[in-house]
Amino acid sequence: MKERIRLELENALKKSALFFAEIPLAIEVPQNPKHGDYSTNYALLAAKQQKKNPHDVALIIVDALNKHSSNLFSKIEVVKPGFINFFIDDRMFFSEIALILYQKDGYGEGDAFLNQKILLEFVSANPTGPLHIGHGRWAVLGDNLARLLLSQGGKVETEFYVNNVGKQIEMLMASVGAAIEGQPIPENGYHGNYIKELAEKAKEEKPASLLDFVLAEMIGSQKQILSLLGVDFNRWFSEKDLHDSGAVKDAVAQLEKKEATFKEGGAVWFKSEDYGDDKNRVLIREDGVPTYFAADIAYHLDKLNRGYDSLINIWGTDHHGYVARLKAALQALGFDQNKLKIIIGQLVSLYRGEEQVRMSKRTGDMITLLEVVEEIGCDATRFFMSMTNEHTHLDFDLELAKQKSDENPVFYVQYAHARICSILRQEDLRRPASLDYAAIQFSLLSNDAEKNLIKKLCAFPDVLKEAALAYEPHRLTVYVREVATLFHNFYHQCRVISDDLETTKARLVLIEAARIVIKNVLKLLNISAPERM
RNA sequence: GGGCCCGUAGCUCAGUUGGAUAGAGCAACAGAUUUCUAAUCUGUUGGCCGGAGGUUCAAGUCCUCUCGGGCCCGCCA
Repeated sequence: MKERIRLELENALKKSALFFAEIPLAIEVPQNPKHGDYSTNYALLAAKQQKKNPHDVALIIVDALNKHSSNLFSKIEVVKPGFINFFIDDRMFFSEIALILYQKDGYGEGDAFLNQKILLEFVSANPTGPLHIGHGRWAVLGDNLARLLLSQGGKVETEFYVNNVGKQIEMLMASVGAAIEGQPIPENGYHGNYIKELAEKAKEEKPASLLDFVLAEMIGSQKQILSLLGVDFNRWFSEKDLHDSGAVKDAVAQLEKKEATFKEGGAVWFKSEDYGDDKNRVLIREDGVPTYFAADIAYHLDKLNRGYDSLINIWGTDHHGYVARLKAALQALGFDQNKLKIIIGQLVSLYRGEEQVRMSKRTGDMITLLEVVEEIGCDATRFFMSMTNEHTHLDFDLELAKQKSDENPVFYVQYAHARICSILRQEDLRRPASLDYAAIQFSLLSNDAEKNLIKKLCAFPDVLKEAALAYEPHRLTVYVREVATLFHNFYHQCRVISDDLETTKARLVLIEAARIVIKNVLKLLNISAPERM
């Protein structure tokens, strides 16, 4: 809808010589419905640049719009400082509702990322302990984002980078080894119960390679938990492979070739300071072993060589200091760092009532992601994790989520869907699928509850596109709650099935449209849309 | 000491990329069902948007300072 307004507006601006490419042409949905269905502040911005009176500029624009107007608007007005408010002709909304029923599952899709090859890497937790709730948050974010970009025509792949090499793996093996021998676990080792369980299992199965066995177990359980959360990766990428294939050494060699390295204290360093980092970083340690950083450069080189248009990484806040050095390395190697977008996800603080639950991997008494999902369910966990943006620390109260599960917002949305399905079941003969949309008297949908719902539904493609461009899936959650609210409101004010056949038909079409939109959003969030509750 | 993120109702969070009168859920209180699902709806109470300056037609949103909270600053990953 915004796009249609933008086109008309652009056309009018060009005709009145007021089109300036450098001024953003923003179409917004005003908070106050009195300010129209949509509005723009363009005249205010243009007036400033042209040093003219904004109100006058707005009048000129509106005049041009009226001269060349299609049937999109029922009214256009200029207000106070210089806003232009658009009132959309009801028929435009009605045809959009018909479009929803026509496009069904595909309604809302756009082309903001058409044919872009995108690699999304997220979670990538060390295989040294169970996943915690923070991982769950980032997993849900990444998974939602993948589907969101897909809905905009992107060719998206998801990947989990497995850090199966390094000192933390040695420590893991030392811990399991000690547990098998019945020895105390090393002080710096991993002390969780899962170590003992792994040791028991290893004793029973007597694997040929303990290392392979332990890693397979750890990674397997991570996969299982993520799958329970509805998150399945396209690829699990092994760090070890990069070492084995020589890709890590090759990456270092490439940096050396660019003269971006130096030797000091027996180690090979990357001159990251020259590329905007605040320190130089070690690539090859004194003992000749490459650092994690070196491997990560190789990993990102590998990604880039696979031909993606853009790489998106979701990292925990504890890795934020790592962004500068990785971008520095890619820059030194001549890659455009803008291809790499790193989203930093903040942590989740878990509470049980007043008491905060720590999430250390090293202690035995932590709450794992698995426990949270088992306690409150996949749908509720996903919904909670999808409600907020990733910049904020999230305080998540398990007791509350569990106790109040009946009043959980996810049920509110699902209930709206189930309610619609229930009505539709009663009216099999007059199901929207068998209706002739052209014959529907949409003008019968004339009260505020109906109009508000219609307008909200029609905003879906815009919401979806904007959420994708901002990489903010949580906007969908905010939106679908609004749809559910407006539907429930409509339900109480308007009876769908009545003796008035024409009104019944029109309302059936409306609720079917609402059902489709709710279902499409829930699908993007990978949350179930039950037909009965 | 330096860096990143955050601070909005009693609690948990939105806030359309700088727009018009700051929103929702929960909690509290008062109501609504002979009617398609009451897991619902309506209303009331609740705000110096941490604080102070600044930028401009316009600031919760941008800049500076400041207070408070989280995370990070390894030849660990």
